[in-house]
Amino acid sequence: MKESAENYLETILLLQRDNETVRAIDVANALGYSKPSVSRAMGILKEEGMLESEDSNCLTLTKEGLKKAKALLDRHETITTFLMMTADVSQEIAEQDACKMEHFLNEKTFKGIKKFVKEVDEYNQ
Amino acid sequence: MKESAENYLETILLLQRDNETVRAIDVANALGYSKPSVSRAMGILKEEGMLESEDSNCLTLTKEGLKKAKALLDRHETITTFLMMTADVSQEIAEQDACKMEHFLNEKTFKGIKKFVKEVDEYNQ
DNA sequence: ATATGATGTTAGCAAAGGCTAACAAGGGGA
DNA sequence: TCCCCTTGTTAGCCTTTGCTAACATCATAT
Repeated sequence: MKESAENYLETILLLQRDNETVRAIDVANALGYSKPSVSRAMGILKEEGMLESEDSNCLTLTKEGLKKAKALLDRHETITTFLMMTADVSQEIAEQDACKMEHFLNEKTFKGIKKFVKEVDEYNQ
Repeated sequence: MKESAENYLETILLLQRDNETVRAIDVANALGYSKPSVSRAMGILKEEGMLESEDSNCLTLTKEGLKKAKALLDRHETITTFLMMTADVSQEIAEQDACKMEHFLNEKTFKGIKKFVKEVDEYNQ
């Protein structure tokens, strides 16, 4: 799965949490992209079996899409926390960097980061 | 400067350290790219004032190119060490991830990482 | 009933950055 | 001398992923 597709997927999950319905235009507004860019991306996510839209314009993640999106969001949040902890940067900066890292970081590196964060959290309790 | 251009620059510096001359073909072999890809990239680096080739095929970094390449290598090495320290991954995996991170990581994040590495090193002495 | 605004889609452009095919140029061996 | 190997370059293709222009739909307000 391509990096941009992963970002769209993650955005849909985030929108789904705060709204009962998610439309392409909401994704476009959230990401600051044009409608055609989102329209094409949604088509690709549907082809990949990550997304459905029963009626006309309401986007729903498939089981697989939801699983993937949750994994990405977990990566995003873990990496953000990790960067704030170690590099002592603001959440905003940490999120920007995490948003790139989450797409390519080796699974072993991610697991190591997750363990690191967990241990520091436990130590601080 | 684009990410790929940065990678080419860094590769040239690494080759320059171990060889008295660096040619386009050496860069192609080091990166596993085709000759035309390297040829175009070298043209761009020359346009950007990062690279010169006096005679015919011997590549030399300009003052600015050298400065940039050294900064990238510093990022590369610092991030690699950082990932090995925190995520406890092999040098090979750390390098792969660092090679991507070095191109977009916020300057503040990088400085924070550098400070973190320095402090852990000092503590371990 | 019609016009307007919001939403979605289609067509096609652009930049980045990989690739192959094909050609140019120089150096060394037969 | 001539041919071949290495190296470099040019032309042009492909994918990814953004964009605008333009059109289709539909709902709502007048």
